[in-house]
Amino acid sequence: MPRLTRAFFDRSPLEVAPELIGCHLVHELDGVRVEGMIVEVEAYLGDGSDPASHAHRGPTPRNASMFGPPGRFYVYRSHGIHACINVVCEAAGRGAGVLLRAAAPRAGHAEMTRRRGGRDGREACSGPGKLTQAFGIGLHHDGSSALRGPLRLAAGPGARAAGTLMAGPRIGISRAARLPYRFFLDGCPHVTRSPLNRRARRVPPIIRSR
DNA sequence: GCCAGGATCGTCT
DNA sequence: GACGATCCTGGCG
Repeated sequence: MPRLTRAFFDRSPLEVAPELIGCHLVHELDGVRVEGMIVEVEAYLGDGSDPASHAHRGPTPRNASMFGPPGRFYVYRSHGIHACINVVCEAAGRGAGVLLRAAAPRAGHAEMTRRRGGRDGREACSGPGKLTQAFGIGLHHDGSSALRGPLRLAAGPGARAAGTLMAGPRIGISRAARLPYRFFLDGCPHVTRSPLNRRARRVPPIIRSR
């Protein structure tokens, strides 16, 4: 089970993303705590090497947080309607991150359902826009720390304990669309339902030595 | 300046 | 499976 320090995020998003599966996202707002286990993420590479990334063409006012220090949130507006949330990875200036796509509710179900207009269960936060809505995340969280504060990431059971980790193509992008940079738990009802799920492969456990 | 299009969602057929 | 909502970003002239 990983410790979520700044050093944890100061690595390639391809290392960070699979380890974020099984971690928790927490938001305490107005005395109400909502918490969920992350079940689906997407990695976006830095250094201009990923044409699907918002940071691909370098820093702009919108994506400035992506080029900040690791372990902070990058929140942006999608399609004029939704907010989506990333965690910045690698050293400042790299422009790498991990998009949080879906979570399984663990606490504050009633508050999530209320924010989601009555939708609950698998519809609570099974998509990046749904997740930010259920958690009460807005553009004002852009640039805030993911390590501490009312909105933060916390250790959880980890991907291996939570289920079978899969890797497949990212959703909703047109460039670099075949790269298997999306990670999710196999068969989890809270994961985005997409035909692309069929093209995902099991991620073998990594044997670590020291 | 202008305008095409987007890391989406919900509804309708 | 298709499409409209909705609005901001950034590429281009």
